[in-house]
Amino acid sequence: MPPRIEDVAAHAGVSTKTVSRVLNHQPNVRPRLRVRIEASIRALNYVPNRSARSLAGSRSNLIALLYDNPTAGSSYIMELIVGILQACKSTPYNAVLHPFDSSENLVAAIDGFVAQHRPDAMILVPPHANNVALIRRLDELAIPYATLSSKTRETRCDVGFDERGASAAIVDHLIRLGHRRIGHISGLTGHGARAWRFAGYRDALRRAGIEYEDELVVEGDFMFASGESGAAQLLDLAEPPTAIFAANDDMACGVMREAYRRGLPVPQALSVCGFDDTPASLLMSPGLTTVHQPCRELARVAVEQVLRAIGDPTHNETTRVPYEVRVRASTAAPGKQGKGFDRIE
Amino acid sequence: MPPRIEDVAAHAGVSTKTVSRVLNHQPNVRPRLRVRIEASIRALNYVPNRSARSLAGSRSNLIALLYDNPTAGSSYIMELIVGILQACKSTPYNAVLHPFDSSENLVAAIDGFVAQHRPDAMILVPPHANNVALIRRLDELAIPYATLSSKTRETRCDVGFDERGASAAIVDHLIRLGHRRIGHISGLTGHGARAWRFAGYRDALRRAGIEYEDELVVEGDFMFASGESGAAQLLDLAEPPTAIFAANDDMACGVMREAYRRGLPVPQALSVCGFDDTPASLLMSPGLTTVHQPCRELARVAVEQVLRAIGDPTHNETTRVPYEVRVRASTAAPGKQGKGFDRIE
DNA sequence: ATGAAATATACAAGCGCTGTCAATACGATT
DNA sequence: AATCGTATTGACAGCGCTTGTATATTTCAT
Repeated sequence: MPPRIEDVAAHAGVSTKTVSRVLNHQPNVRPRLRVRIEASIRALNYVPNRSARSLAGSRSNLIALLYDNPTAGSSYIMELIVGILQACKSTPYNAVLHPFDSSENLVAAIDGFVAQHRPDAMILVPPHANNVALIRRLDELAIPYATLSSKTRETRCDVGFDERGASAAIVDHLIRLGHRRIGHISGLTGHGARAWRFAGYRDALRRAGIEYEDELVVEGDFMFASGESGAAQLLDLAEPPTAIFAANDDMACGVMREAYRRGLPVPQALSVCGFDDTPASLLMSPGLTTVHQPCRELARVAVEQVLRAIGDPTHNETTRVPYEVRVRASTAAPGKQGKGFDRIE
Repeated sequence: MPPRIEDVAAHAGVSTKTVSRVLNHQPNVRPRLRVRIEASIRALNYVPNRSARSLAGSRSNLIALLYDNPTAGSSYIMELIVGILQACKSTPYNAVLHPFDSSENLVAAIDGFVAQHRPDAMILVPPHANNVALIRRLDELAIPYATLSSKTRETRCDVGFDERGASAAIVDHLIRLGHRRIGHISGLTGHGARAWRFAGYRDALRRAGIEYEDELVVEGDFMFASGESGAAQLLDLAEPPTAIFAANDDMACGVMREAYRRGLPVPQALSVCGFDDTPASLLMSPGLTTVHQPCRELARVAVEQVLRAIGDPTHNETTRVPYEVRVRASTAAPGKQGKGFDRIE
């Protein structure tokens, strides 16, 4: 049986309450006593029991992560999870993961989840970060939360990065290389990312004095297959683009596949860039030029924000973390049209 | 305030004890009453409070997942997590994730973790699944566990798949295509996967009557970079291989990068295959031939096994789930040596 | 009807901790 | 040295649930 707080109290010759004060970093314990009790804690290798703690106290020391059940191996969520777990390590908090099937009624499900776990705070990932009804409910329940890259104004704490600026920056990169006809494959409707990244694309064109053309933009859904078909559509144009900017890396990989299928060497015949800097972007050949989405940093800041919000219920802040354009080998100046290679799959 | 068991009892007009019996699926409740109480539970949207439950009862309804803190975006762990969470959904159990830094003293840390969470069972992922000291400690603590792809005999429940057979199968595939000189880049020492996959490679060669050559095998560490350097080493051989089997997909991607750098088209000039079927293997161009490691299925079975072990402490079983060779476009018959394309990065 | 078994209730205790509030110690003032 | 005010410590109840004992009620077979 692991030691209980009572054992520590006996060992140190004090009351359990005093030990509890030390454990919870509460004031009114004389420094020398505190040190002595801390020594007893270490001596007995004592760790408080979470269940007892959260039952007795009003808090659970749990931060819930709400996300959409990922069908594919979504490295985005993975990175967030890793980041959140890491950030929690230096706090008394623990993370509890809650994947929601999009099919569920979120607002109803959330009540059950809260009754069961009593999380002290929540972190919401898109698309749930955009769910206004959900956010309202959390406000009602007085549960602090932070959203990640939310597109709604209803949210209290949001952490994200300047997706529009990042998008413009990577399109700028293409323009500086000399591209004038740049295709875009957009993201899934409903995500803020879709609109922001598209807006950034237009910003960059406008700044460069390049006229926007509707035919150069096709709808995608963030999945590989939509990158393939989108690229096919763009490359079939009478005057095809010399570069394609896909709104995420998976679709950019789809573009590369379509180029490969057609025997168009990347980047000689077609420059390709993505967005997110998923692990795959590094594994591709050529390496994919993309925007590094700082997932772990986002997670870290999100934890920091909800911690602050737990302490101060009025806390309300929008945080932006820095992004970075990662130029790799999938983009180059246009017109270096090589001889290509055999059409193969 | 969420409803308590008392509220449910009042609503159904029974005692709390009876409600408790229903919640815990205990006998001695007449079917009709049980139905009525279940109706009340739904009506009030009642969910028992985990903390109270685990404090009062002897169990926590928690299954802990112990894994190594992934540095890169390890899709393996991600898939396991998703699988475990999914499997838990249909049970009263919840998963708690515990990434260990390999630097920590596992056996000491585990005591603290157990004191804190009181998990009812654990699932161990390599390399921790191979940690005999850890396994012994769990046996002492009488905590049921299942290991994933463990290489030690000390473990009680292990779930994995026939890695040696799978490895042989994919090398067979290369041999059937006509390859005779097949390179291998091995995995990281310490993982069972390294030895099994290497053994499978040798099995396939032996069965085909191809003599094993030391120079065709180079050490890798499961990382992209070691795939690149391993491929470089193999391709610099006086008589280079016509196909390379890397012990995992990341390294296979490294091989493709090196081939790309040298202007060797895959699969025309070099066939490449990997192992694991990570998301990236599908995104590559050409798509990577690989062995599908059934992560979610492994996770599902692991949960099933620990659940059984919770019920029966003597439970002791080794389970194997089926794998599948996924032939994609990175492998072809040798000698179709195309003209290649320009040496580019 | 009658008794035995199966069901249900009431009540108390307790899981390990924290909150409240009362008790004590301390230090500074007179 | 007595007094007061504050800083520190402790006693005890109770968080929401499960478990156990003792008792009451129902059901079914005879």
